[in-house]
Order: sequence, then structure tokens, then C-alpha cells
Amino acid sequence: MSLKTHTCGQLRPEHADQTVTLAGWVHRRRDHGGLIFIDLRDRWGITQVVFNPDISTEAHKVAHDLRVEYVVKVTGNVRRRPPGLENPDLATGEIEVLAEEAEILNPAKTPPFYINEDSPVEEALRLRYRYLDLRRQRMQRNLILRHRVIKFIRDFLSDEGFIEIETPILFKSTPEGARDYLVPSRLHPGKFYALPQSPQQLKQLLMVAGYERYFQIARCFRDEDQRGDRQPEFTQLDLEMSFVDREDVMDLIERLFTAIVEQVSDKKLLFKPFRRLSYYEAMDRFGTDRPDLRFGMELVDISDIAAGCGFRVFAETVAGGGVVKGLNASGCGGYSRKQIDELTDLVKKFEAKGLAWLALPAPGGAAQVGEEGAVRSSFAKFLSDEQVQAIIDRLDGKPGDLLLFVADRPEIANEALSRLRGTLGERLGLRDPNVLALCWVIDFPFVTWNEEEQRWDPSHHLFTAPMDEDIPLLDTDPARARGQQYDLVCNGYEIAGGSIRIHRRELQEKVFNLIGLEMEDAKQQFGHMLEAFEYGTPPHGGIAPGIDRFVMLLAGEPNIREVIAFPKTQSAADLMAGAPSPVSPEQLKELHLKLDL
RNA sequence: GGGCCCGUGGUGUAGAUGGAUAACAUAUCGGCCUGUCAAGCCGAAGAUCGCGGGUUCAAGUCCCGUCGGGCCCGCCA
Repeated sequence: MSLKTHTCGQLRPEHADQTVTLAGWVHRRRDHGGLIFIDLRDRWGITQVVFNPDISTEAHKVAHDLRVEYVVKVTGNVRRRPPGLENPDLATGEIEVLAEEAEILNPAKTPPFYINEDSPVEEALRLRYRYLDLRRQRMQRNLILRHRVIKFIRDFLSDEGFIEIETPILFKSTPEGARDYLVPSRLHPGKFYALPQSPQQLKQLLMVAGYERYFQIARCFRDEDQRGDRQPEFTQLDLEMSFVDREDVMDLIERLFTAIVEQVSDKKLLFKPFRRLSYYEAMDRFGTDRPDLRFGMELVDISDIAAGCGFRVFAETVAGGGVVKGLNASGCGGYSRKQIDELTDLVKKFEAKGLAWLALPAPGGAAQVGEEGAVRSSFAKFLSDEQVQAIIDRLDGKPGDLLLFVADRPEIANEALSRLRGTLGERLGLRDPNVLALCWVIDFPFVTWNEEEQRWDPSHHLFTAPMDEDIPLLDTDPARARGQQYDLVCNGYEIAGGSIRIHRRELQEKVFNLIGLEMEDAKQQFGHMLEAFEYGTPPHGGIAPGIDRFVMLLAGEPNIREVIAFPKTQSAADLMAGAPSPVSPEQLKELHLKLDL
């Protein structure tokens, strides 16, 4: 940096009496008429520059014209600040630079929003002027964190014998999974490349190729609707290993993620080692395969008590093969009818028919079930005192608690209660943003029944291996077969998914057969894979953690746009550049395309 | 494809039930000011209330449509 001798975050008392040159942006300007103070900012920090007309009238004149975000170069002497004038909020606060020369390298228009404070700004405006938004402390902090995480991953995996290999962005479309982004081919009229949804096939082929330990910080593309944790293009740590079982992959990832959290972030790990749940256990106890384990409030099955009780909704649900499950919203026993109605509206959004509730009065009220005022409830009056007490005991109900129940098909009861649990956890302040609860979910069902298509779909992807001992079940009872799949879950987000792959052609064909993929179609779509598998394929498996999501959690941000330099909006648009945009008729013609709008 | 929320000087907000000059903070511009660090004090300028239409004597406010942003359902192997 020949235009500056030091950064704006560098100078300390030991630099006193040195002549230095700094360059950066005007962060703030304080004009006293005589003295002018400038907070000069660059990527490394802020340094106060003092312009005193007694030292240099020329420099003082320049300072008079300075405005926020001007780019300037200043040369001057470093000195310790006079006693009592230090600024403890600034890393460089013990010194200041007395300007002797100053040069405006580039003036700046008044920015459309504050850059020198992290005050709220409408997100559309931030995205339109993203290059200015990125100057702000919040974004700078997030992008630096992201860099440190990725650097850490590269170093860690390199030390573990992995090599980073780039795979193509222009690849082949396959109808499985998400919608592909397509790229028309000029040289092959009527044909298209697809941007990869992930380098899945390529990393498996690298295992066939004998690289044994591969990783990549890989950009992935999916043309689906956006969410706060989903962008059309996002970044995965893509990773694959040969001659391993699932314990090897999980062990590696567990060590990596533990080290990242402990060495790169200020968050606390709740579980060490990570907790493990089977898919069925996760569904049973939390109603979801990506539970937020920062708090309890587990789902409890009371179907046995509800069966044949006097409350017809309960009894008939159980009789019809459904379940009655509930949770204990501890301390919410004082909720008003209106508050409970709000919770009811929430579960109804997820197709539950209603929410049964039972509130236990706060301490000091009547004690025994059966006595006047012992409970408020939407259904207790239909049950015996013993049944009510059994339910309270089952949910460990204490005075002041609110017990909430959904009676429905298991999928609906789980979904509704899981959402309810999340909302209550948030409302009760149980989701500590400084804590990361990492857990493995394993033993997923190998396939799930697709009602509309009347066929089995792979739970993960179609190269995932079933558990060895469950292979016979593929012929007899596919629903009970488990896959060698593992998901890493953190605070209610799925942050990685992976599996041990099928490496034998017979088994792969058996799976194609099971999910109703004709061999002809399979050859058409995956011929290169099937062919490759015939040339000596090692047992292999891998995983793909989402970098954006994990950095979001490490940064404590509410969505992944905050950890992506140039993200897209919910409608997948770039508000800064104006993408997507129309193209010229000449471009279309060259690509052999006609628009049909 | 669907539901909900938001859009008012550059920025962030206020403007119940429609009522006359659209308020506040901050930024901007000018003046004063030699120890501030969110500098201070004085003054000025700055808004066709996202856009289009409608209801009404009267619309920032109510209705319809539309554009943009966000959250969510569907979707995301």
C-alpha cells in the first residue's frame, strides 16, 4: 500500500513522534472552526486526525472541505493524546495524528443512508446500494467472520489430508430434486447446461477417480422460491471421503464444527459431543427432523389416556388411528383466552383442527384436581379427575403451567406442535442466541411414500445407501428400511446433510427399481455414473454443510442475506445491478432462443 | 400459485374514528466556535405521502388495481 504507511487500526502510543501517512474514508467530521477533527476509517479501524491551522493552514483548508465518505490521504505526526482526552472506545484512542498534509483523493455524494452507524435502513435501499451497505460495521464484521470460517475450514481439512478440487458450474440437468437454472448452448442448438444444485455426482466421481478425500467451497444453484435461509445461489462445504463409514464422516465434521465454534466465534456449544437423535426420536419428541435443542418443552404422547376418555375429539382421534400429543408451556398458566386463541390460530395454519388446553393456576390457588378452580381447561370437564391428573403428571405439570394438546394424524400433530414449540420457545426467551445446540439426526427412513405419484421417493438422494442390515427390507417392507443418512442440525436449522453412498451397481439398480426409475431413464440421466461405478468404486460417503446458514448462526443474524456480500431479494432479483434483465435480440438469436411470454 | 405485513422530506419514524399550514429526530446547506469523539449553538432549505384509478364537499387516512420489499404456506431429492 504505497499510498499509506499504516492502517487506521494500527497506531499505538509506541508510534508517537513518527510521521505517518494514512488513507481511507471520512467516517465523521467535527469542525470547531479552528480545530477540525476527522475520524478516518479504513478496513482495519478508525484513527482520529486533528487539523490545526497553527500546524498547517493548507491541510486545515482541505479539512474544511471534507465531508462524510470522502476518500482522503493524510500525512502527519503521531502523538499521544493529551491526558484526559483519550478515547477508550477506539483501539487507536490513545493517539491521534496531527495533519501536516492532506489530499482529497475522491469526493463523495451524501450517502443515501448512514454508514457511520448501524441504524435500521429499509432492506431494499441497502441492497440497491449494497457497496455502501458493505461499508457498514455490521456487514464488514459478518464478511470477515465468513472469511475466517472458510479459511479455518480450508486449513483444517488440508491438515486432514483433503484436497480442494473445483468442479464445473456448467453441468447437466437432471429432473430430480429442485428446479435447475439452465444455460442455453450456442454451439448446440436446443440444448442446455444446468448450474449444479450441488456437486453431488462430481464428488462421487472424484472418489471413483481415487482422490479419497475431496472438499470444495462450492456454489450451488436452485431455482426455487426464497426464504430467509434460502437464496437462489448459496455456498456449501462439499466434502467426500472413501473407505469410510458414517462414524468417520460424523467424527470429522464434529471435530471441524467444534473447532470453528470454539476458535472462530464467541458462541457457546451446548453439546460436546454433539447430541444424537434418530429420526423417529426427533419426530416423536420434537415433531420435526430439525429440532431446536436449546430448550426442552418436548412433545408428550397421551394417546393411551385419551383413548376412550369422555372427550370425543380425543377418543375418536385415537380410535381412528391418530394421536393426541401435547407440550407443557411452563409458566404460561395465566394466559388469557385471547392469547390461547392466538396459539390456536397458529396450529390451525398447520392443519390442526384445534388446540385443547389445560391451565394450572399459579401457586397459592386451589391445589387438588377436582376442587373448585383447580384447573381451567377446554376439555377437563369431560374427563375423570384421575384422567386429568394422569395427563398433568405425564406432562410434569406444575402450578402456573399451560398444557396444550393437538389430536390428529401423527404428521399433523407433530408439525403443529413443533411450530407451537418454536413460537413458545421464542416468546419465552428460551432460544438463547449465544448458544449453539448442534445435534445429529440419523437413521432416516430410506424412502418415503409419495401419495400423489403413488411411488417411493428417496428421503435423501438416490445414491444414498440403505443400512446394510435393512437391504432385505427393500423387497419386503421399504417403509421400515433405514438409510445411511445423517443430518447436522443447529438451533432448528438443518446445516448439513450427507450419507454413505451406494458403490455397487446391483444395489444401485435395486434402488432405481424401488423408486420406479426405469433403467432406460436411469441410463439417460445417470449413465455416466453407472458406467463409472463399474470401474472399481471404493466405498465412500460425504456431507455438505451450508456455509451461509452456519455463518448466519455464528454471526447471530436473522437471515442469510446478512452474511452474503451481494444477495438477491425474495423474488431472486439483484436490486443493485438490476438482474435478471432482458437481453438483445441478437443474443437470443445466437442462442437459438425465441421468447414466448 | 396462495396468505399476512410494510411503503410519508436524504434516512428513521409520528400522523385513532377522513377535515384546512403533513409533525419529530437526524442528515444536508450557511453562520459562529481551538479539544471534540453521536461535538455544541444559531439559521435555512428540503415531501406532488410508491404509482394509477375510484368513493367523498374533502383522502397520507377508506375502496380497487398495480409496483417494490419482507415473513410464511406450497416448493426446496
